[in-house]
Amino acid sequence: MPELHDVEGFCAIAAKHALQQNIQQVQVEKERVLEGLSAAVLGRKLHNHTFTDAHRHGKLLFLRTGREGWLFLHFGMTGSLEMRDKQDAIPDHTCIHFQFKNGGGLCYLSQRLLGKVGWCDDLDAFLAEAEIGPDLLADDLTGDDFVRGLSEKHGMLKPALMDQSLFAGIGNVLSDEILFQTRLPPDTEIADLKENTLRDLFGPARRICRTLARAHRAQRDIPKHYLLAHRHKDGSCPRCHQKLSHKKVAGRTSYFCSSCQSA
DNA sequence: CGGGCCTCCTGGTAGC
DNA sequence: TGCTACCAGGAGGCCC
Repeated sequence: MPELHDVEGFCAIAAKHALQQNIQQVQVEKERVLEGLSAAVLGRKLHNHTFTDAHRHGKLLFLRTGREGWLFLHFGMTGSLEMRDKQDAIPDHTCIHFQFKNGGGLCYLSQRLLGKVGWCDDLDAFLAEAEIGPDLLADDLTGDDFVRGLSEKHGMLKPALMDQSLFAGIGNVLSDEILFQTRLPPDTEIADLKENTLRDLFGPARRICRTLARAHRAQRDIPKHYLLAHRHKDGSCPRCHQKLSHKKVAGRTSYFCSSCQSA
């Protein structure tokens, strides 16, 4: 689930419900998801503190704690973030439960345990160390940056779009959507594209991310004319209604319309 | 260098 | 019904 737009939704949940709440207890149900610190240390860092800011960068969510640092949450393939009301039970697959003084709580879920939760003192240093590039929706990211980044890569376009060190936030689903809306086949080689074609990806890519991020933030449905709304076996192209094709590209199942997306 | 394949995990589902 | 194989929206490592 968690690509840029999904994490934007989690970020909205955290921003709306979890900020300024006194953290009474941190229950770590699955210590495996912790990276670089123990449950005890995490508990000590957060006990009696509050989250003061929620920030998304690519597929990562950062929750600031006072001036002392940031908790980072990576969701892997199946992670999510849910608020728990006072009277509610802790949901299945909860790995970490941040329990607030008011009785409610914030739950980090990861069914397949492929996500990671950890701590960093400096957000920018952390991103640099992890070699995570600028967020695709960053205000200061330009079309020139985008074209330069992609044209320095070799091979297929799809894995380049998904390369978090280039631009952060695009995963398998978003890359399929971008390719669909720009009518490029999923196995397109970067070398076969003109610079203008690369440039023409920038606007749609950002628009798609922004639209889906807004939808997730507001818990609205995704637009019906998006591939994403039809992206499954048996799904049909929302443009020409032909049955969608799928094949492995760069190791990931890619959905596309063989009629609308042709070289 | 890129691409293919495997791995970390769990669980839902298609097929027998 | 029960079993198995396979697949899933991430990402890193290894080999060719």
